[in-house]
Amino acid sequence: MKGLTDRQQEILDLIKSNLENNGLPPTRADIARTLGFKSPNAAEQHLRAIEKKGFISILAGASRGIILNTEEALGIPVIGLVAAGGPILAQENIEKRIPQAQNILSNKIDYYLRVKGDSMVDVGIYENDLIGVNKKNPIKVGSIVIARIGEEVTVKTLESISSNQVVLKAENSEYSNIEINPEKDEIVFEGTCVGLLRDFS
Amino acid sequence: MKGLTDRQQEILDLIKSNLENNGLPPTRADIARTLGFKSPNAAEQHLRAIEKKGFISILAGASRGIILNTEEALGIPVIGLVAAGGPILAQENIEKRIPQAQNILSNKIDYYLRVKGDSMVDVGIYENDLIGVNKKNPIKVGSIVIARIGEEVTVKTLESISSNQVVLKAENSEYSNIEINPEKDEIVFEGTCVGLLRDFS
DNA sequence: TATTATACTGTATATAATCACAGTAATCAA
DNA sequence: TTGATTACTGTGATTATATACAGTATAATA
Repeated sequence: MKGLTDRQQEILDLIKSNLENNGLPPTRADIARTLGFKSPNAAEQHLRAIEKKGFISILAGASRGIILNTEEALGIPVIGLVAAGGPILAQENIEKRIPQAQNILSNKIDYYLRVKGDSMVDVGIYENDLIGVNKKNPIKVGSIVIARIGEEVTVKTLESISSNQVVLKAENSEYSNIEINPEKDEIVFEGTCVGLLRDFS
Repeated sequence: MKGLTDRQQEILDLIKSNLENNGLPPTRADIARTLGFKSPNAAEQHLRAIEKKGFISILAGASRGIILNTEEALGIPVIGLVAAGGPILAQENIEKRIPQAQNILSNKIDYYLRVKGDSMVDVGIYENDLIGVNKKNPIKVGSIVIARIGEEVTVKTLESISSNQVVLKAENSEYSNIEINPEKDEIVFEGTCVGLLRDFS
């Protein structure tokens, strides 16, 4: 899946905004009108290029037959157990996807992670809760971080961080802190916890 | 907004499923094909009837120009402070709406209620969390209920219930139980808590 | 009893929309 | 300097789609 050109991205954004605001995809003429093309064929050709790069599918013969293949349209992945070794977002870790509803939680969620264990109950994070993870947010002392230590993925509060010591705090008095020397052991911050979903059964 | 007939409901459901599965509204011919009509005009006339009753809007001249006006399409209401007196879902109580993402939480959510106070922290419900409320679920001992006592709306665990005594338990050792005699004081169960959303800032 | 609403078939047509073909022009890589 | 990619204009055929008009039939409502 190659990257889109600026113009193609503009058109993809237009399709998304059309879907969001009007509830249906635009026609070639709609696109041309909005972006100032004098020929609807300009839109047609952009759409074909975007389709070729895999971001949309075009239904032959159907009016407004533009289907998004973007991550947002597919839904946000929910990660259950993380298989040892690979990256968190590897296909085999994806339990399901849930439709992205922007603004359900106010922060950008890259994926949801199902909580195992009770090490964070004192901040109201329980086993089987789904925590919303943002990959880009800056990691700060005091925030709840998703960290990979060796092959284990864990959710803890970042207590302190320096070049030779990282302290992760479990929010449960029955657990003790985890102290890691990043010069000796591998620790990767996968993201920060920015939201939480819980189902009551 | 009058009620739909069975057939009209079927067509509205078809539109919804088309939007969900294909990402775009159906044409008259699509509807006729799916429901076995021999004339697309049957679909047309149903659509007009549904429009008249307010559940959809039809864009003149636009292909697939069917816009949902249903609660789900508008989004699930979020209730902040509940004004004294009126019903919880009164317009003035609606803080905002968040797009319905079915399956984000597995249970049906009629509205979200913003939590005030810390009376439920021991079950991981914190101030400012949004709890998902289902109005129809049966009220059972042990479930977390949304109750209106007089003019006050409260969230508590239902401890016990009989004709002359209802006991509501705060899940915080610093609070004591609330005991009500329904024969003397008014208590209305507005629903049960079936989900929870939390934003970390 | 007439009227209205529901639930269709069947035909027809204007127009909405896709999409192919033929160009122009600029940029970039081989 | 040839070819590929991007980014368009312009035209037009074909088909997809909305939608009007003319019916039939049934059930409920006034």
